[in-house]
Amino acid sequence: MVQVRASRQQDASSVDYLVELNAEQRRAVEHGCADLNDAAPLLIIAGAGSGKTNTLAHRVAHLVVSGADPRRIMLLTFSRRAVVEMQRRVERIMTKALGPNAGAMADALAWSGTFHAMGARLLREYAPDIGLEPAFTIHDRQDSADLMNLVRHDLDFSKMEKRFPMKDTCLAIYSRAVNAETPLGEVLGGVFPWCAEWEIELQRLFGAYVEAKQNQNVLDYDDLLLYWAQMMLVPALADDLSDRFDHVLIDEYQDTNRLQASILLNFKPTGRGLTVVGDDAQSIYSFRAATVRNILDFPGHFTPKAELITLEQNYRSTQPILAAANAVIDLASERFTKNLWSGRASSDLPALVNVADDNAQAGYIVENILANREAGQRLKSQAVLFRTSSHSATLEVELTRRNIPFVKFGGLKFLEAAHIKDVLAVLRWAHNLRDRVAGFRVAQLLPGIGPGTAAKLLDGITESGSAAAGLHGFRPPAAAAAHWQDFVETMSTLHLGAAGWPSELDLACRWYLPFMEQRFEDALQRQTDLTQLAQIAASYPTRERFLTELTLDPPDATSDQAGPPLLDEDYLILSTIHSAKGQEWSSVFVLNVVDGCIPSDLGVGSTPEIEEERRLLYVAMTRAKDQLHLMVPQRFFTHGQRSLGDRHVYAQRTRFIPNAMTTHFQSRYWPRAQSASAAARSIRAPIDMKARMRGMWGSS
DNA sequence: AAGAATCCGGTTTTT
DNA sequence: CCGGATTCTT
Repeated sequence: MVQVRASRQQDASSVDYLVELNAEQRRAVEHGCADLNDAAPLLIIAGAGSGKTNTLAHRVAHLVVSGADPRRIMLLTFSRRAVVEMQRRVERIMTKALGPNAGAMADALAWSGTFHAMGARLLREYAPDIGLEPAFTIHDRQDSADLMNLVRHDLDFSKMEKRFPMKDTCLAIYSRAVNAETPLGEVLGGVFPWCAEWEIELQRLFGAYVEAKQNQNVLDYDDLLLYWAQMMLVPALADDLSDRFDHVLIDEYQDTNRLQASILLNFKPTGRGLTVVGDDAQSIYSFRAATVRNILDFPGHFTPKAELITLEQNYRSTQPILAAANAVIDLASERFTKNLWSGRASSDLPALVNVADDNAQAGYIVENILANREAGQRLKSQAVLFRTSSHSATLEVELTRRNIPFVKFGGLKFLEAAHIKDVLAVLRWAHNLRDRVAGFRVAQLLPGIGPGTAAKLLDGITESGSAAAGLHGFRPPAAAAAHWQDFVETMSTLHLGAAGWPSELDLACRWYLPFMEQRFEDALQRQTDLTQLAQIAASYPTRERFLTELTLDPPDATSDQAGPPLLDEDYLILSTIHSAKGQEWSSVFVLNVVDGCIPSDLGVGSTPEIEEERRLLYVAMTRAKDQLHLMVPQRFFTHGQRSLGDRHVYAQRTRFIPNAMTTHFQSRYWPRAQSASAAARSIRAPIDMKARMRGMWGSS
């Protein structure tokens, strides 16, 4: 770190690492490097597979090689995974230019991460300046919803004559208003019309929610952005921060929201040293209030306008795959980027695969994946993508049965399991005894303590001022007496941090274990999860870092055979389309490319929603390098119905691939029949006309 | 006031 | 089918 500046002036002309770039990429990389103090704002529109990550990594590396101080560069990405990938590449490129001490330079790129993670770091640092206590804890979405629920209860909204919106809905409305910087009334009218009648109550609820957060010294995800944005409205703080960073680069800009744009524009109002990268055709996070306007309006915010560079050559996919993807996005009602082109010729068209149902879909995929592996493709270079996490259930069963290892991204997470949340709540409460959500959860772990007693205990702690006194002074009900002493001692030790990190986690687990065994049938399985949590904990230097970074960058993969040891082995990728952003695989299978799944039947209300679903399909298709299989089951089971589980719906191929477009695909039917007549039968016979008629009305 | 039993309703994507 | 809310029992 100390030596960062020393090795700098390696001459930037020996830049052979730039020769592999095409002209546009190179222009993007070299933009502003001639005079580092006066780099005009830059917008890079980077189509799918156009080497976006590579270009951005080269730009960062080139900035540093040209003399920029890596400690004064902020790199904002969309996910933790993207950060890691970016750092890996930057280091590799810099090694070419600077030799072995490039590692230190790459490490000095400390300010890289998601908006939320960088927000959390800045807020801790600037906490004294903005009246925040630095020991704040961060609530994930579940915790936030729980707090919202407590407040909702306190205000007696839970027992209205007419049903008040549920906690998750309340939180979603709140979050929307904050992230879109939109007044409540407008949010209700536009996105949550069925809750519009509750505007007055919601307004009160949110006021109380904010107050509760402040009293408890907790921040939710939105606060990490909101406080940062507010900070940037204070000129002294904005100047201070702006002076600290010469270059700010933002990836996936099409998926940022208004609040994030506000932060940016007040952070770097002149746009000097600002680079944003994105592709409006891949905007798929509007449910999180992301708006494509950010990227479209970016150039006009500055005078002179931001420089615009467009990357249109796709290096990823074969030409036929790209042609099919282009055809899909061509039908979008509104578009700003041009079609991509690829130099990768192939005679192999992407496949539209007709199968009978879910089981056949799984069968086809397993067969093809195994065949690909026989042909030399590693499992890791193949992926199965889907709109909704639950869509892969049948496939997961089949993969397990056939002993094919896989890792799943998206959907339910490790951290959301009850026992993990319990242990984390213990640590979080110890860290911040005012955190009511954590305390409420922990206290109720003790037999004999329910919501009523827990609330009294928490009130006692709040009133007594001293946390330890509140805990010691409390007289537990008889039923909890047996565990009380141990409980108080454990919490006190943890609160004082006497045990040290990470042995504090062991202490928490040891205390928790008996309750877990009592509560859960499968305690043994859950115990391995706790062991894994301990392993993760060991890689963080402090309790605070552990708690913060775990909620901001949760491990996002789940698999049947957990964790780290898997890293060296070969495994198949299962992922939601959303989580697949920015990734690529040699072979890609997309599940349920039918109306009702893509587009999801939930989001077909408005045109913008449908357009987003179209882009979602586009994103899925453009992940493929060599092989693309779009699965079209003729019927699929509707999710978890109350009746006997045989409820299914007859599906149509997605509306995003109309008949005229099928020339871009080869049609396949599976299973392939033994003979021609059998083939005909296997296509026709399963169509149960009567059931189909009944299916038209949604029943079987 | 806790904990078990029962009923009801909603159901995607994620920092 | 699952989680949350309500009701019943102790």
